[in-house]
Amino acid sequence: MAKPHFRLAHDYEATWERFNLAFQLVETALDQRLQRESGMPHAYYRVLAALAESPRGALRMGDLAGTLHFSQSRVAHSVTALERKGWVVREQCATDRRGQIAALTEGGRGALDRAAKGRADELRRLVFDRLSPKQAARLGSLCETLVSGL
Amino acid sequence: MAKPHFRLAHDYEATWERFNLAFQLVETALDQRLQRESGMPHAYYRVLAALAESPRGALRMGDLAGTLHFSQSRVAHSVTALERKGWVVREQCATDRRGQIAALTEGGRGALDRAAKGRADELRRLVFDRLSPKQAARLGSLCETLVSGL
DNA sequence: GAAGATTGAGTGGTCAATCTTC
DNA sequence: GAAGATTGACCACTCAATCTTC
Repeated sequence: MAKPHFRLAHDYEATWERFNLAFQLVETALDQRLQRESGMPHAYYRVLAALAESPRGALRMGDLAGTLHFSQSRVAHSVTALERKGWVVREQCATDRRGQIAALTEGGRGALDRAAKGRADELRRLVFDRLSPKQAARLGSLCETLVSGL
Repeated sequence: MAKPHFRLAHDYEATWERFNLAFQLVETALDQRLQRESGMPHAYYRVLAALAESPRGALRMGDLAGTLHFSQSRVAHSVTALERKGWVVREQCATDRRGQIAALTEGGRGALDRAAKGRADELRRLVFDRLSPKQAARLGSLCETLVSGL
């Protein structure tokens, strides 16, 4: 006789609940701090950071979407907003006329640098100061398991 | 000489990145499935579930906010939307005339029950089928550590 | 026709201001 | 004045439709 499986086991439910809450607490704190100090949500910080970490400080829209796991339209909207702030510019792709490239500006690099400390502070305060290095590693490895195979 | 601490250690950055991604993947899947099958986002499912788990199928706005860790205004907006769907009704609180109570309707209970299976399926598929019971427990305990002390 | 990207409408959320009752 | 709750403006994201180039 198979179990009904309409609901999750109670402790699994609690586990997901905690996961949800933990993420939400940190993400909310990051959003508030970055919004207050730098006028950007955490998602936009990640866009700037992704560009900064790429060789030319520039990425094609699709690649940006891929590395951040954003939808194409989300990237398009984000870049539009960041362009309005003067932190990013769109450029034509040389090899494919369909392609658009988002490039970090000087101002964008500055904004990213100014935002970085507050973000790191929050992450330490809410996550990595509360976990031993071993626990942090374990958390990373568990999430890696969940993510691997996308 | 103290370390600069403007950025996070590289492996901590990667850990948070994975945590973020893992959560986002699951939450997106839950949202899509619930939206498609039941016309509600996962956040609204949680509201209905919180009401259903309470003694009378009803909670004061503030308590609802507390258990879900939502802001007051988020609760107000959510309940308005759920009321429009006919899944919840507002009632006056008897003991405090400032108080408002959100009460689950019959229709709301039905919607919750119909949504529950798809949600449980997704959570199993993306989380609990990919983790051993021991791993799931470890994840829960790590998140508990992050959450405790709010 | 498929791939890269944008657009606009609709929705869920935040924040600050407000209203009422304690 | 503080607490409970709502409101409205604004913002980020989703989804479906569209446009252009491969």
